[in-house]
Amino acid sequence: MATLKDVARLACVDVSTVSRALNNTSYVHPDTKARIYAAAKELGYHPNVLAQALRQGKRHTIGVVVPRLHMTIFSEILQGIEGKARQLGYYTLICATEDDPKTEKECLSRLRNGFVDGIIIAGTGRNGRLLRDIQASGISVVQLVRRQDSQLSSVVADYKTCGADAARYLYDKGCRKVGFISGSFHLSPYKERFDGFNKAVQELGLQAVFSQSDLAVNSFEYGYQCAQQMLDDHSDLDAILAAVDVQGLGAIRAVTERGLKIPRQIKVVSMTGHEVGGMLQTTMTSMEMPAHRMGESAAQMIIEEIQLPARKDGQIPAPQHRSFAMVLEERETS
Amino acid sequence: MATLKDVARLACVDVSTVSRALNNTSYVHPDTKARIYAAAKELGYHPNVLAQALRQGKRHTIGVVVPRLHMTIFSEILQGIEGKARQLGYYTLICATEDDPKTEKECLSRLRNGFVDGIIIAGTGRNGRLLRDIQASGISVVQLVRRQDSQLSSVVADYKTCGADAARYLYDKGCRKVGFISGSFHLSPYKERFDGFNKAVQELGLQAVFSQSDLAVNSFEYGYQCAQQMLDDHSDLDAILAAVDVQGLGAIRAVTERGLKIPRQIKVVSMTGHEVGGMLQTTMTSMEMPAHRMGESAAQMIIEEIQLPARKDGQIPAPQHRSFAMVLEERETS
DNA sequence: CTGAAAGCGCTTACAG
DNA sequence: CTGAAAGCGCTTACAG
Repeated sequence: MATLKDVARLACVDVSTVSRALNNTSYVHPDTKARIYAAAKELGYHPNVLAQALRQGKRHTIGVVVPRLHMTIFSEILQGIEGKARQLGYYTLICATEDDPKTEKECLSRLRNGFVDGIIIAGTGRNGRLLRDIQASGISVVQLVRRQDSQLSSVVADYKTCGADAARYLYDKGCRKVGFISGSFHLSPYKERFDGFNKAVQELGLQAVFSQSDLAVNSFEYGYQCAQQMLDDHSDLDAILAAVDVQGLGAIRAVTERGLKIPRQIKVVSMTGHEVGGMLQTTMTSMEMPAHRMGESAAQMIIEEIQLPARKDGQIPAPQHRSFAMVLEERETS
Repeated sequence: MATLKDVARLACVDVSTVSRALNNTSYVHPDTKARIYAAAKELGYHPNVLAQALRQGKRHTIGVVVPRLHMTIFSEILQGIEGKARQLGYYTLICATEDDPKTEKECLSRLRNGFVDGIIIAGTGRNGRLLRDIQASGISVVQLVRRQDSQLSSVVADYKTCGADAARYLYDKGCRKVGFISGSFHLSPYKERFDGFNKAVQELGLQAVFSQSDLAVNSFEYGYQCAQQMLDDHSDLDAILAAVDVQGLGAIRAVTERGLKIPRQIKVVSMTGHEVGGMLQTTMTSMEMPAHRMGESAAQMIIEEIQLPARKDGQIPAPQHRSFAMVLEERETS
């Protein structure tokens, strides 16, 4: 790879002049400039971004830490992040933790070592200290989907309203006994949807039933098994609310296997919708999460924070919080 | 962030000694070593990987360029890549091109500027020259899923056999007139599945019908529309073969909307399976692609290539090619 | 308008 | 066993 030096030699000027010409960072005589451009072109010169980064103290890279990608909302969010980041001149590094705190710790430790200017994370909640440390060391941090520390910026959806809206919607549809499939209450999205749902349930006088399983939460099997159990225990169940789409798919499967008719006998609604709900034999009603926009927003937020002049003085900027409304997409399961 | 210099000062030694002690790169007196470790710990020292990379000419980063993530096989492959890369001490950068050659070009141009040691790409096929250039400049390149240049290493699946196997399977199931939904023949997976399918069709004396649409190929709508058209034109169709899962979902939808019974009246099979096929009301038979393993394999292959001693002399190592078998997962749509 | 010099944070021959 | 020096490829005050 050709370097600045090579270009300088060919153009018979100093490297500093080449740098200035190529970056348009101060006036350079047109003739000199032309010579430099010609030389750069001839050599196929591309600046070494690593050296630039080292020199300037900016890496133009953000790290994204999420539990997993396939069949989750995160693959869509990640695309939003990556697109916006690229548009703003940033690279996107990705880590998938499978929600294992140890893996997450390893990822974060590696990322902090000077490779990224900022980290967007949908975390396990088990590395709160480390995250604070990282932020204190000058790397911006934005929480994604899951908010666990109000001192760190965040981009989330309004899960509480989502849970309440879902309950109200089912009530209006005539449901009176709703099964609720969720996940670990350590994680804010599950907790908040539950809270919102419960509050609405009280107000409306709905009956609610719950179920859990030892399986991985964000999975088809989890939804399937929870639905099975609730259907076993409550023959008069008339709706199932699932936290995420894949659980909803599991519930639909469990319900249809019993020969129950959706939506006539029982309705199924997911509370974290992404496109898959619309691709089914019986399309699934869901609270759609504006995943792409949330990703873009997170990228924008963290890059703004990175570029804040205050950072230079080692000051930590005040955390920003952005919350997106989830919107009901009515389909065939309700 | 503390630097080597800070540690050296605190431990009262030269930076070179600190470097040697911390990297275990040559003998350091135990006492000195202890002092250095203590100092590093006290300051919370973490080496700046950027500086290391610049100095050593290794970035320990690979770039991954794919069309898109959500609802495609690529999100699963990417997880395989990322996991294996992390295990081997590498970071993973991601770019989604939406199969737009211009976006792809932009991504590649940025990646080549010294940020990655290697690039894994599922490309549009429109930037072949650039890819060659990149490889010639010392960055390893591995083609993923789509093989378009035999001079570049590749990790793919055996699509030809896949297409043939699918045809034979349907024949054995009693089907005689099969609709085939595919994509652009510029891309090897579509082309090869088609070739394999066609060959088998000839041998078996099957009837085949085809359809196309102006919509984006890798989508539910594409599958839906193609299926509609084929069903309109051929009332005796008894099977539909879709190139990818989301097309298959579209086909299932189109078929059931007409009140046709799956699999009794018509069978539907996807030729690029990932988990979603098993999560349906009527689960979909598919040729499953070992996406996770393919991702791991691609990561392993490129990292081995990066670390090849020959690279140092500017030599380009001989391309490696690895092909994975797709295996039939029989489910309920057939 | 442009060159010479310092420095970003490391590593690694070269001495001793 | 450890220090001093050079250098990875850039940028940016500082002169002139």
